[in-house]
Amino acid sequence: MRNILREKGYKATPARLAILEIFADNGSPMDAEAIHKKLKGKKINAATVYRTLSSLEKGKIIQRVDLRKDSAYFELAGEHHHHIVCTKCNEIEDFENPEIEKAIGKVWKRIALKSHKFKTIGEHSLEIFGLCQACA
Amino acid sequence: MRNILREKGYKATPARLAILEIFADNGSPMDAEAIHKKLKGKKINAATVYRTLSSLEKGKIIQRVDLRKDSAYFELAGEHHHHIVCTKCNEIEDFENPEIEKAIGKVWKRIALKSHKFKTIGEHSLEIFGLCQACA
DNA sequence: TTTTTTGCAAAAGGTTTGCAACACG
DNA sequence: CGTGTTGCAAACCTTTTGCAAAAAA
Repeated sequence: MRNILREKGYKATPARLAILEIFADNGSPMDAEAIHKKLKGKKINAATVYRTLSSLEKGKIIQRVDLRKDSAYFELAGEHHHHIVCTKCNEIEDFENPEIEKAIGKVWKRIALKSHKFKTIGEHSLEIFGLCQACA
Repeated sequence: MRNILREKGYKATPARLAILEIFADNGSPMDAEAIHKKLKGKKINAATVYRTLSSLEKGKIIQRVDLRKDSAYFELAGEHHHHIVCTKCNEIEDFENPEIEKAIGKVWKRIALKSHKFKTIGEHSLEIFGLCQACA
């Protein structure tokens, strides 16, 4: 944990360690509020949470995900997978599917070449929206 | 235009017609601010823009898209396609690719069945992030 | 000690809401 | 005319920022 931070040149502070720990424990994406709640008892300021998320994102330790929500959600970076999101409550489930990845990988270059506006293309995100057991 | 609104039980007001017109003219997704700017001269209040977007979304005339932005972006509903988004500026390009659709369609049911948390799954969204000519 | 990082409070977006006036059907 | 819609202003929510105090390396 400390190493991850040190490698990127970040100081290993209690706030950062605690937030990284929360990400490691909790599989699905979280927003600042959710993280702040899980930090209760550790009296860490909300501004610190936002600043930490911002730093960790810049350092590519966490990444932002797109969930049609009004706040920004993050998850640990690296693991490539996608999400099923409940459009009613906040339930999120991860999924991965090699066939889809393969298909995207296959047409990758073609999409880039075909584009008149874009020069380089990088990561992609895929979300499926639905209703969870409780909300259906 | 009027028909679309009437069909869904909405009154055809100048604000709604103007906003729908903007969506029809403009291919790529827009947020409330962009729309409000394009309405300049028609003195339509920002609150009305937000309320209209919200109504039209509920009526499935427009749909929200996920672009890792801090404001909510919308586009006309129905046309199924995806987006390439510049991570620096706000440039957005639409793209569609039958192969990817086919791959997603193929594993659709499997994903739904495999999920323990979800009951029904619906639309999906796919975004590719990159840098446009100007920002690269 | 030097440089980051944090807390606090204030401010800055983006979006929503109450209410009275207004307009579509 | 009645109900849905708008304008306006205030409120709200999420996120950012300035600055001085605190802590990591």
